[in-house]
Amino acid sequence: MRADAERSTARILEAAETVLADNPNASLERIGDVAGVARATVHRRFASRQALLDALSERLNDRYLLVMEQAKVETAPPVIALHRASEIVFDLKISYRFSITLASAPSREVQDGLELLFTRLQAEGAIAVASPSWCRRVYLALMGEVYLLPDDAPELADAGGRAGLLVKTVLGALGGR
Amino acid sequence: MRADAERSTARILEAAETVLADNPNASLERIGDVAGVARATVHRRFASRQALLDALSERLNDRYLLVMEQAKVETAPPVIALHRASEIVFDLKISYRFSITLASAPSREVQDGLELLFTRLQAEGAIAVASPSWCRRVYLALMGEVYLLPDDAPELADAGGRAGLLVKTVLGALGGR
DNA sequence: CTTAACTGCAACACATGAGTCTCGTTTAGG
DNA sequence: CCTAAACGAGACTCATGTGTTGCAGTTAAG
Repeated sequence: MRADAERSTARILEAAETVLADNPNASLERIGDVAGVARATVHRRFASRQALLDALSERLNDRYLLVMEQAKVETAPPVIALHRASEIVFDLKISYRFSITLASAPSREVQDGLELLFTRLQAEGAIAVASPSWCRRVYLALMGEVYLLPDDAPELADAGGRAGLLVKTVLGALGGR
Repeated sequence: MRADAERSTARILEAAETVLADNPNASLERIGDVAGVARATVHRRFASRQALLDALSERLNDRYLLVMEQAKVETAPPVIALHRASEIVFDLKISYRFSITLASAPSREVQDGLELLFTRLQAEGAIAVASPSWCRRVYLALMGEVYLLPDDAPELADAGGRAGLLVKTVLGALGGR
């Protein structure tokens, strides 16, 4: 593939991410506009709307997998890993709303990583015993809320940023002392 | 308005509630089908799709206001009120997803009622100090998750039902001891 | 019973978005 | 410099959903 084609693909994906985060029903026309590309080009790179959505899901999922790795979810002290993972996600400015709005739920792999993390938190006594899937759901729901908080919210200052607030809140929610 | 017309309106609203909860982009045709009514009749009762959505929002809001009243949010011991309100909402089987999926956020009145409740919880020391709007957001987010839990989830048994789990989780999340 | 209201059905017009194609122009890269 | 690849622009088909209308049949209510 030629270099400019590759650039177009990247710009389309990026535009799709922001546009669809704002409105999951946005047209390909709109996505093309934001990407600075004709609608025909969107169709050239992605055979159908669904294909674009799939590519977007995969892209997001790859990022999440990278996050899990960077946060050392399997080896670092679990509270630290939880904080780190949260921090990275917020830094990535990943359009979180996209990943929940679309049917693109986190992949099995990402879910398993998260659930392992919560299992380790239980073993350490940082949270009460509960099914890992419930922990994961609570974590993601609270992440969504923290993500939407305005930058100047007092809670953020108190807890030392979004990651701090999220960790504090989720540990409390899951019965941590 | 004739009695059968009133019945139709009610059936349309009910169908819209369930159908749109499942898919916010469902067509009026689909809603009419579920209501057992021709699409034309939907248009006769509601001038436009937006008018139907507005009516639905108002309907939901009225129910929420009633819940606040029944739970004695302003006078009962706040933890009790929180539990009661949660219980009633779950009992109503209100399609919670609708009220968040659609732009139909809770009305100012309902929000104020909730925030008053959390202010009272703070005064009692049941939760840590935080902005009432943050408390409200956390509560509603967790309500959404509890709502989606399958009936046989172990967390539900442990906490004594959905309302119990929600109260326990939200109090913990907001720093309750 | 009688009538006015309600309904179902079918036919419209209209808008929007997906997907395809052509053609003339620009650009990357050997 | 030359060519194949990529692009923009525009026209087109097709599908779906909204909103409207007319009409014949049904039902509520005085």
